[in-house]
Amino acid sequence: MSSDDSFLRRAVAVLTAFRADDDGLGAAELARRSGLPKSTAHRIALDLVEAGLLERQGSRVRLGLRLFEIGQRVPRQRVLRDAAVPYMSDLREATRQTVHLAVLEGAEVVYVEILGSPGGPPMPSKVGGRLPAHVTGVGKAILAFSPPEVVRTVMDAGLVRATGRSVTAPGLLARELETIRAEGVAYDREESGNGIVCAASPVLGPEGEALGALSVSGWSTGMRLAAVAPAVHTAALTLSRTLG
Amino acid sequence: MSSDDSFLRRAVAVLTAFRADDDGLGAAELARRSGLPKSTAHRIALDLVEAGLLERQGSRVRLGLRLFEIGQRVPRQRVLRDAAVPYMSDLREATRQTVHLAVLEGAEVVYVEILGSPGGPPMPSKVGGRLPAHVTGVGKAILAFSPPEVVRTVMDAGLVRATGRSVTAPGLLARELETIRAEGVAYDREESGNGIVCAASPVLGPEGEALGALSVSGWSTGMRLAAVAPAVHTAALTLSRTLG
DNA sequence: GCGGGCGTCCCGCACGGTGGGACGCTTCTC
DNA sequence: GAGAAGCGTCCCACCGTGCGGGACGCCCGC
Repeated sequence: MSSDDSFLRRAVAVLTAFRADDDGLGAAELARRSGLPKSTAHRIALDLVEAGLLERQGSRVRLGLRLFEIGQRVPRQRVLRDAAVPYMSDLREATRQTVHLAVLEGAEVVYVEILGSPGGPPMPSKVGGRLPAHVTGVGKAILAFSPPEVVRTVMDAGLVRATGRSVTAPGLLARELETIRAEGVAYDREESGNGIVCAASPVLGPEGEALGALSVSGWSTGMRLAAVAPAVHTAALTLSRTLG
Repeated sequence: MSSDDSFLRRAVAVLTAFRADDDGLGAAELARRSGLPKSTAHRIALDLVEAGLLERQGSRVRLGLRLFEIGQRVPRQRVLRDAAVPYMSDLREATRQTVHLAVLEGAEVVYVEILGSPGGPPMPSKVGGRLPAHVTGVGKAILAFSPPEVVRTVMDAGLVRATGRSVTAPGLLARELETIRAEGVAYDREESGNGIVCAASPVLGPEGEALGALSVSGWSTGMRLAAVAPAVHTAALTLSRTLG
């Protein structure tokens, strides 16, 4: 984070200084978060406004709508999302639970689309948000069908704990990934959040590479994993075929 | 478009060279679309890769997932979308038609969320996409509750035609906006796309300013505007109240 | 009334962006 | 199979512009 060189890195540091539920930020706060000198952060913010990426609101500044428009064109999420949404909709209809679509980025998953269900548990996941791959169903489903160096990246990043049941031992995770590879379904039994369970299945591309994963999540007391697992698996297989 | 000054404007020109359904672009194509010299476009693209906004795929380059993450944090769409989705879902359930949520940006509307309906018509709208405000129901709904200078911006931009029924006369549009202001509902009778009709209602903030609009759209032959209008109006009023 | 934090702006120095052009490569066409 | 046309990549001498410490006036809370 701190003070990188190149103009663009600094500009990106200002953009990424905005967190998930910030509205407008001032120059001082921007400087603090980006690690840039105050006058530099301020000048870059004004440049970003002029470039159309940030918007002014009074003396503060916030992320501009143009960034949203550009973000919707990102191929990694767009092609997957457009193809997946109908199947996700069916999956929610059939299971009456919350449906997730996510992709892997480094050692974390990024949620691309979420179809919520009324009465479902509050999820730690948000569209555009990140969670460590190894504590989520979607993450483990993707990892099980990814090359060894990708799995290595995750383990090297450190298997941090989210709940008391999170898998934090590398050997244990490796064995679980083998089981997932054999079954085609990954499970999360209160490993990402207390009281929340989830069944996930990978979305595979033409060459068998993992593009992302689908999952169904709900209360541990109100959802039977054995019942939803075949549904998720089927939806993921069908979706994978349509991408071929 | 062509060759603006400042580094950031050039970088943004490269980012906006990517269109809605592009995947990867090469250096020459990037230079052509951004109006930059080839070697400049190429170098900036490499800088953007290093900054994490673009991703390499072979010798080509595409929009990176980080842009999607940042885009999801943009307040103008996030707060509106998060508050609106439950009501949009109810609206689709009740009407069995396609539901739109959009905001105004300059002389155009930007679609923030779309809940499609099976069997519905193919829409010219996409999430993150733009359409001229005056040819859409959501656009007219927002304009009717916006200050005069905003309406002026739209008229000055030129009232281009989308279909044979699009409103292109400034006086006619002004009169229609008055009717909308009185009724609280705007209509689009095949003005944006042939065979497509739509009823829309504005989402208003605490001071009565238009933050965006909700709409319900469907085939002109399969949807009765008089039946869906009260539903959209009610949903928009309820949503407006929750934002207060 | 006072102090701390804020947004804003200035300005001389030096550093890094600029882009025409060259190079080697692939892909068609004749 | 020769040629042309397009591509991605890289170099380098010039010069424009980003840099940030510091100063200023302001608003707020103690």
